[in-house]
Amino acid sequence: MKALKYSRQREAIKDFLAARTDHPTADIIYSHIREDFPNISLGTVYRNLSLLAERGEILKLSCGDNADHFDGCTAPHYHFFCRKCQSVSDLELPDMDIINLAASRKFCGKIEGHTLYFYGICKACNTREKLEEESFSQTNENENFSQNA
Amino acid sequence: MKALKYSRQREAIKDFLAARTDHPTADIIYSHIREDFPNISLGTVYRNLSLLAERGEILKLSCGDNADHFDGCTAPHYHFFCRKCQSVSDLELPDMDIINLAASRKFCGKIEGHTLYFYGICKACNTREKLEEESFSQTNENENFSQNA
DNA sequence: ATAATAACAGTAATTATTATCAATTTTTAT
DNA sequence: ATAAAAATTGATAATAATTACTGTTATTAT
Repeated sequence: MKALKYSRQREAIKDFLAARTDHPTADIIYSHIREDFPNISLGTVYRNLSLLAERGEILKLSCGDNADHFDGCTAPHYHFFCRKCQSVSDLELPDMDIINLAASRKFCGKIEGHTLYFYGICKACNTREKLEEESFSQTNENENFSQNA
Repeated sequence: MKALKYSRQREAIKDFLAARTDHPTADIIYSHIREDFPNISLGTVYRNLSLLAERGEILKLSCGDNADHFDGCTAPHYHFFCRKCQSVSDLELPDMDIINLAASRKFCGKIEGHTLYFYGICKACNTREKLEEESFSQTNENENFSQNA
């Protein structure tokens, strides 16, 4: 694999991702990089994200919300996708290669790895949901009180 | 969830998927259903695939090759994605909900499930690869022989 | 049988992403 | 330091997958 020629834009994209713990999409990255490089084009962002992912310097995450997300941290870990706010968060679990073994026993072919995403409700949405339930049941209590009165 | 009004097109799509073990994309499904319904439109295929998936009558698979695949079998099992021929095959492994438990211990939020895809080289591509290697080394032997002669 | 409405075909619009290309930036060789 | 070579860029066009819109047709309930 041939070395890449340096570019300020690519460096900025890499630094930007390294400084975040969320997992922005290409257009989010674009809108932020634009603050430092007002003339950068979206194509440049896409091209560099692909190059960096290809070389394993960042991770490309396809979690099924049909927009790729990118992760500046390449240490092995998994991801969680919130079905309410669509956010992607890290889940610090070591690589479970035992999963590959289980699959190998059932499959005729070469299993090289797996992609695993968890889904559900993130902490923030969970808290918000509970608050809404509370205020909803309070409303109901008031309604009942009015009817009874 | 309201009941759906019957439609021959939707029935045909469901039957088509039930009869296959591969996991076709919307446009593949479209091209086949067209043999029986020459006037069906691609939008109808997409709409019905979404409806059926929403109701759990089929599965929508997003395996990162940016075209959704569909599976007529909803019994719990996993999938394998061949990075060579991009085919998606079934992997009859029971649902490993132990994975969710491991994740729950490391995550503040509600984990409802996971999506897990295996990747590597499928049986067919693996065989083909070996054949090519063989014929390649034979070619080399011949070349060496010519040079030595 | 008829009215209400869900689903349809056809088509336009949207969204994410990739490709093209002349101009610029970075690297290499002098 | 300078010029030639090569990679990268910005701008824009093109593609691919999917969704939205609209007038017509099929299904269901009365």
